[in-house]
Amino acid sequence: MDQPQTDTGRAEEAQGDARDKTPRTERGRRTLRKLLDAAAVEFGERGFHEASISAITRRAGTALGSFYTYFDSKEEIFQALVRYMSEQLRDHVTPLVQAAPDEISAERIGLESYLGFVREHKEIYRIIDEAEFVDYASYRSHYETTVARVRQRLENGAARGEIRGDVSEIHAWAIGGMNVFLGMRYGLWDTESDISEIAAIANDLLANGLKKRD
Amino acid sequence: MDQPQTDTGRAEEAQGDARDKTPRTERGRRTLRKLLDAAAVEFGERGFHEASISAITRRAGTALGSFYTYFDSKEEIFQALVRYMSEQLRDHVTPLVQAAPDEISAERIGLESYLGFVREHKEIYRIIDEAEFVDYASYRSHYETTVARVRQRLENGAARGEIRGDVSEIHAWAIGGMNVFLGMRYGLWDTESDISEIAAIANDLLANGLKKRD
Amino acid sequence: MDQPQTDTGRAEEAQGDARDKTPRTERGRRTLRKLLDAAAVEFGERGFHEASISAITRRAGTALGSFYTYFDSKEEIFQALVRYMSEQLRDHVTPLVQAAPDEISAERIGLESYLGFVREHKEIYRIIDEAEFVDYASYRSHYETTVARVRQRLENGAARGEIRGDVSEIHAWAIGGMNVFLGMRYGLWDTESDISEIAAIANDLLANGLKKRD
Amino acid sequence: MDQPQTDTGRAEEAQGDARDKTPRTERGRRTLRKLLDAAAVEFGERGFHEASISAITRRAGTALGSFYTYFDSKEEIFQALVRYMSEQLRDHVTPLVQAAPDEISAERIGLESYLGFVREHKEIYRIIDEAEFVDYASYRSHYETTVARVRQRLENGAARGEIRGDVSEIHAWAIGGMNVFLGMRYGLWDTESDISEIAAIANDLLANGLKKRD
DNA sequence: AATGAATGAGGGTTCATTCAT
DNA sequence: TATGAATGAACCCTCATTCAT
Repeated sequence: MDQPQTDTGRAEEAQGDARDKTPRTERGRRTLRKLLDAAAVEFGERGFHEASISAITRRAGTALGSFYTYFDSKEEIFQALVRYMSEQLRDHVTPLVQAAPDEISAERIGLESYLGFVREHKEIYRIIDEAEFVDYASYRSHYETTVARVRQRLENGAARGEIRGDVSEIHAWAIGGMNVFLGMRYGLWDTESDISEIAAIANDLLANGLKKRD
Repeated sequence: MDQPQTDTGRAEEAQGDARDKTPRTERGRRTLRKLLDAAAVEFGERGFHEASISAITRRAGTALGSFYTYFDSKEEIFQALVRYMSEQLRDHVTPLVQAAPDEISAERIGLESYLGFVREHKEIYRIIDEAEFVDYASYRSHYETTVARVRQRLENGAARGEIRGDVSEIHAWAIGGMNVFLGMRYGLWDTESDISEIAAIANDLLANGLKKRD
Repeated sequence: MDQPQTDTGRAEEAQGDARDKTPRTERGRRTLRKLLDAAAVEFGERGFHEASISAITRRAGTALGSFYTYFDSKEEIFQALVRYMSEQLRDHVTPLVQAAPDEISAERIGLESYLGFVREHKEIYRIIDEAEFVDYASYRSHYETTVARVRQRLENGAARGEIRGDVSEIHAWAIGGMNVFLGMRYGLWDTESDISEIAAIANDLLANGLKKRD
Repeated sequence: MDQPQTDTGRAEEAQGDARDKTPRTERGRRTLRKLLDAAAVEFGERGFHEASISAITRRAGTALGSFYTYFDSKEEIFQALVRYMSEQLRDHVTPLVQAAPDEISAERIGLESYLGFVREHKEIYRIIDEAEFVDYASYRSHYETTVARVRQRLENGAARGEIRGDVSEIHAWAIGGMNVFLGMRYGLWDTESDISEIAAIANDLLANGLKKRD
């Protein structure tokens, strides 16, 4: 119980059959893409355990066996998907955040674009979250990477004198959690409220919390 | 992060087979208790889907069939457990929080006792979290109740002039998320750091964020 | 390639799920017996790899799942069967052999009863032989035990002065092989020839080969 | 244990798809050879049922599809291999046996060279033996041919007055079985003992058993 | 001839749930 | 109430074989 589910991290380890599953032909690449797309929908709709590989291939329009040309197991495609989606999420948010004039604004923009992304891609939120119980390593890695970015921004802001100087990893995790929970509440559950307003209010809390001391 | 739901009747209660499963004899009550204890360990260690009824009864030292004397399904015992643990968490945190001199302190104490509780009872954290994928109603209810308590404290604080007056549900969710994430990071993952210090730092962020405006 | 298929010996090792599969009720004992009988027929007719567990349970008149109440895998029931049949074979031959007046006669009677047994129970011959490719440990153990008995008889005969004194393990294996091959040729393939005559001829060869030297 | 079958046409030859799979080019011949070599290793190491076509082609360094340019099925290549190996065994033993001064010596030399061959080529022993459960016709043919050679030598010896005159097929099978078992025991399992000595001891048993009667 | 992706029947195995005692 | 055997739907995965290039 020290680190729950550490055993699900086994997927990274040496695989008995380490044949290269990268497609070599154009047709192969198309099939792989179809499988990943279908899996995203299936996992998003039914969750990892309710999802079946045959449903994935049915959606993808391929034979059942073709799945195993590209993946060794349901876990493996799930893992691939988690990592891919983690990247998609960051690719959506990063450029917007980088255009921000200062780090506090960056946090506001980050939260706002995150909320929008969750609303548009509920299946991505769900898949990443379910990784906690399927592929713990990817789950943890996703949040550690996310929080590391927050922390970097905080340190930049401190260095530039925009915010207080004593920011730490604890602040970064606090902010990360805030964002994720607001994503759940106002991205998944309540899809009516005004996203900008929510981001503005939360950011105001943050701005005061991080303001330079006198 | 305290005082989870009271057992206000919720929508999904209706059971197809409504026979009363409350034990009538002392022996029955003992069996039920053994099953719940065993299930907590089994679900905590292996997760809902890896856990099996037969493993639970094996741990409990009862026959497989006895399980169905008290529960209709694996989902049902899991649900019972989630609610029970939600209460346990509340029972641990509530009295400490209520003794706080002001609401900001209450938040600090709440976070600190939550972090401690997670460290002591990782299986409870895990079971409640996994409810997101097994018993969504209980999961949502747990966090809505938790956040409602936070919000109540914020409003009390505002009414008493301890903090700014424009606090809203958004603030409450932001704070709830902060607590949960810090629980994961410093309760589950890193079990070495000083809990008081973490709670103090996070609370300082909050105190500044919620300070009365001039 | 030193000892082919040593890995099939793994069945003896600690099993992850070491629950006791011995039936506790009379009904359970009946089911187990039905499964073993059905498996003997199925393996004997179709061989290990062609045999299917569902065919075994169909023959036994039980549900598919009941198979797994008593065995963990197809290999396991096969192993149980090999050992059981190895015993049956010995139980058939041993009493006859023990009644022989001298060791040379014992060998003749042993061969003759072996040939008869193979004719009556071709499936037993087949299952034991196929163990070479399914459960090597049992296969080897079967023949080592068989040959050990031959050797014991040879040594008894030598001690009593019935045969030459320099008999060794090599003689025992030679005789064992002789018997097995005659079993295949005149037990399995040609089921018309006179068994006593065959045993007499082979025994005469042996008697001369083992005669005391002058 | 020598001179297995010449390729006299046997009953099960008929192939549904009688297209000629003999390679026409030099490149084709090389591929065919690589496949056979790879199959010998794969079948020898893993056995027929554990072996997979894709593992064979992987070992051979060819594409999976290329297999079917030369063979119609897994059974077919196995059959080809059994016959080829049966010939290899014969080619190893025959010249040595033919140089023997008399038939009893021939048997000794045959056994000794057989034991040596098994030690060197365990995979060949295994593949021929497994044919009992994969390609029964080849298996039976192998041993019938082998025993026929033994019988021929016995009759030659009897005609020349080297051994007793009443030798029969039964004697030939007895001797064949003796050789095969000694091959298993001292060729496969125990690879330390002195082969010449074993052959000498077994041959002495035989020589006495077959000695002319007074 | 060679390549490697595609196919899908087939079978082993799990385990929540029911049932007879 | 307790027991433990019985049930069978569900699903993952393998891999021999075919096919398109």
